[in-house]
Amino acid sequence: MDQPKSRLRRSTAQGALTRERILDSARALVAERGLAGTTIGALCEQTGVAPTAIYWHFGSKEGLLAELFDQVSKTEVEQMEKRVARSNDPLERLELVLSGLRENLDHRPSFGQLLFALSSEGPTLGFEIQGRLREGRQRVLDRIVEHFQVALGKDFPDLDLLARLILAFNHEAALVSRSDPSGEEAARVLDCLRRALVLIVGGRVRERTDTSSAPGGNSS
Amino acid sequence: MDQPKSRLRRSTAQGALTRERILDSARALVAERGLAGTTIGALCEQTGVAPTAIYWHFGSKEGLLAELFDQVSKTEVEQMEKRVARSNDPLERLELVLSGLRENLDHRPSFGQLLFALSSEGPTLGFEIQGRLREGRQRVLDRIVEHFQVALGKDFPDLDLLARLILAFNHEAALVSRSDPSGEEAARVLDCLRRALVLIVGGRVRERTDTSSAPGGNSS
Amino acid sequence: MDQPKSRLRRSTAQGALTRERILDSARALVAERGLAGTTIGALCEQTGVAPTAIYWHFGSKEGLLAELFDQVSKTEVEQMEKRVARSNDPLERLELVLSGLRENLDHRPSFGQLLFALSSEGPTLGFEIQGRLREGRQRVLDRIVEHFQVALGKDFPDLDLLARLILAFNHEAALVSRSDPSGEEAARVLDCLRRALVLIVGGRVRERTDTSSAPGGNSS
Amino acid sequence: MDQPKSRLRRSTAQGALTRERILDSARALVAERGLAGTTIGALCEQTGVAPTAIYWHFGSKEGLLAELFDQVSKTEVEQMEKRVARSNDPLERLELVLSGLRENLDHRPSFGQLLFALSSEGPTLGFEIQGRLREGRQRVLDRIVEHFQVALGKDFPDLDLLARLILAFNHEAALVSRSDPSGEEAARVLDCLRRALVLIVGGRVRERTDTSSAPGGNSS
DNA sequence: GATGAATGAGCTTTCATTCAT
DNA sequence: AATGAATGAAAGCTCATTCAT
Repeated sequence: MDQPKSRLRRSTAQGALTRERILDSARALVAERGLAGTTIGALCEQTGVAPTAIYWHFGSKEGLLAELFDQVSKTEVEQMEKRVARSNDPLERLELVLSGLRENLDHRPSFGQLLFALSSEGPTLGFEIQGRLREGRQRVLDRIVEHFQVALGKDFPDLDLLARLILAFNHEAALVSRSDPSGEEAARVLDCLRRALVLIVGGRVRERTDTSSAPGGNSS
Repeated sequence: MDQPKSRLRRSTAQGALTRERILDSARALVAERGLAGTTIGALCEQTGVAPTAIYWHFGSKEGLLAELFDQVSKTEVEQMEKRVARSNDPLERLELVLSGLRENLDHRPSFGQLLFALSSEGPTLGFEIQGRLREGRQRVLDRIVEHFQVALGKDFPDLDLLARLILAFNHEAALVSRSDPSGEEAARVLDCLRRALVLIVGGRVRERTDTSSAPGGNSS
Repeated sequence: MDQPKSRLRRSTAQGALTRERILDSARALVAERGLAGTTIGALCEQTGVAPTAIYWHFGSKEGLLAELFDQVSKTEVEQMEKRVARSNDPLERLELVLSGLRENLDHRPSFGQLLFALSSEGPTLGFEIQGRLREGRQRVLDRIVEHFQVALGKDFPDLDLLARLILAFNHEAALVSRSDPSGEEAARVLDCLRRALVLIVGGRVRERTDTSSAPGGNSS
Repeated sequence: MDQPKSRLRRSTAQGALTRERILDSARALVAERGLAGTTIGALCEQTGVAPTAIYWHFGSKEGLLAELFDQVSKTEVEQMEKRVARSNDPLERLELVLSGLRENLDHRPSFGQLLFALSSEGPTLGFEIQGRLREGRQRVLDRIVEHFQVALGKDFPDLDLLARLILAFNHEAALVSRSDPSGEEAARVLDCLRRALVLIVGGRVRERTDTSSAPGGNSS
């Protein structure tokens, strides 16, 4: 059912493959060089297709970027959701989110790098795509907050701050990974994010658990 | 004394003035549109000089950017130094740093915006300028740490984290100000930085002052 | 009788239909935007068929245009013939030709618009089609002269001039209708043609009828 | 005074020369191939300059065309004015206008060819240039009418028709000269214009002069 | 100390066309 | 009878840069 039955399907299957190859190259290039650096020509060199093939599939450079962003942001959210669902413990969930971010960074191009490129160079883009971008970004922020609400309780204070912290450090990691493609510096940045989160959330959790039940609060 | 004696003098004086005008325009443009958006043509439009004038003064676009970065980072560090020297109290100094950052953001183009542009688009630049950039960045990080050391004590934990936090949020503020030039969203971001710092440093300071009671506040 | 017997029949019938749809769209587009403006892509948008369908039917863009010109010029000449046959009176026939031209212009795309597009942009086309074009044009000119000969007598002077006048004003009408698609300006141009013809022919006819008195008006 | 005094002028003088060379090539190309056929690349081939030189001088292809139209329409009106001023006799003036049109056609690209190209392909151009085009065209029409008013009297009937006749035949001449660059066919078209004008104006003048003074009305 | 003129590389995009199915 | 996928050529244009003055 899923595999192509007739000859007719072969060409379309091949087309979908090319499409995917273009998107993959675009993902890598955007992460590496940013939006402006991701030229149609560079894409063609990497994929081996003619410029017009890209236009056949995506209509325009913006169309390609929009598609890329949609695709990536969707899979990103889904993956994070699955990952978080593995545990029910608040602090464990937090760790899962953090290790997810790091893992994401490992098989780059990470979602953070993409988001960073689109956010920083977004203003050079057209009107429509900017709207989509803003939406996507807000969705991501909302999800982060939601996860924390589930993990730490609905009335946990400064959840917006935590979300912003994550976003900012993710962007920072993407930024430094531009000049250090090895990812070492980016890993250090993400480690700082972890420590900052632990410091902030840890303190709060200790305070809250002091009153409600038995605390696991031993000084580091 | 004020009036030029010879034609030669006047032209040099006028030359320095043009130079300054170009740098000023560049600063504004880089903050607003980034490195790629700061085209020689746009610079000429704003300053009213011919493209060749820019090349006479700076040799190349990279030369201009390097000069810009050096100039800005120097004055920035100096200003911050003066500002911090106004007080000797640790927490007051922290507040001074924070209000300095915010003020900096108010009369944009801020140092943060510049640093952001240069950091994120640096990799598209030549080899030499990247080195200078890295150096400059490290210098900034070091200074922040120094300030905190003076303010909070040499063995205050996680000072590197604080510096990274400041840098990351400054970058984030610059990033969001691209798509929201009013600066409102950027202000919100910086406010988050303040809250995060207070949460982290506040907790620590409380811990420390609980045991050591009197802070090291002796007048210089 | 009306329903297709076999699949083969249906597809051929359907094919002819598609062919006609493409030609119709082409006619409208050529009149509106000219030959260069009539892109295969635009044609596909209007008809809903794939580009390759056009190539299947006509081989190339030129093939399509040639076919279009042949089709249109044939029906045009036929229609004009029928129209003129309605009367035997010379001046009435002249009026019939004129009103025919105007009516033609009303349900655009008119023959004149097509002829104009093909004539003005013909030189950009291939060798073969240019010959066909020239032939077709000459045929049209000859027919006009024939009609006038029948209407005004074989030795009526300046018949070539009248034909050229008609052609020129038809082209002019097509030209102005490009920048004024409402057709108002084109109508004004055609009105000028009418007046010019009346002035020229009218004077002559008066002269001639003065001497020969009775016109050759016998019913067929 | 008119020749360059200093070295400084040389480069600008050379620039003006290049500018003129580009305009000349453009004039020829537009007449020969139309607006769309006048590509920047073709212009560069003919003039030997790089594409950017054209952009330096005219800003855009449209800018070049606008300049071309302005330049040509100005010199055209001036020349016609001088030519008509040579005589005071109405019919002689008419002949001067006609011979002027023909001469114009001889050292092509003629004004008529340019006007034709711009009129027929104008709609593909930008908004601003279309307005300028309309103005220029109206100016030409007004001038023709003016000349006729001076030549034939203010209340001579159907002057608008005469102007339209001239315009239409000029366009027609331009049109046919596309597929017959030798200009023979175009000359024939212009000859028709002459005959048509004589027929129309001649008849009227005879009528009018019959009542006022001695006619020169001998049958051709 | 600065201008006018010009260049070359590269960008996004469009068009007619073709191959495989 | 027609589609999906892809191509090559060329278009208009921008950018950083340079040469002559």
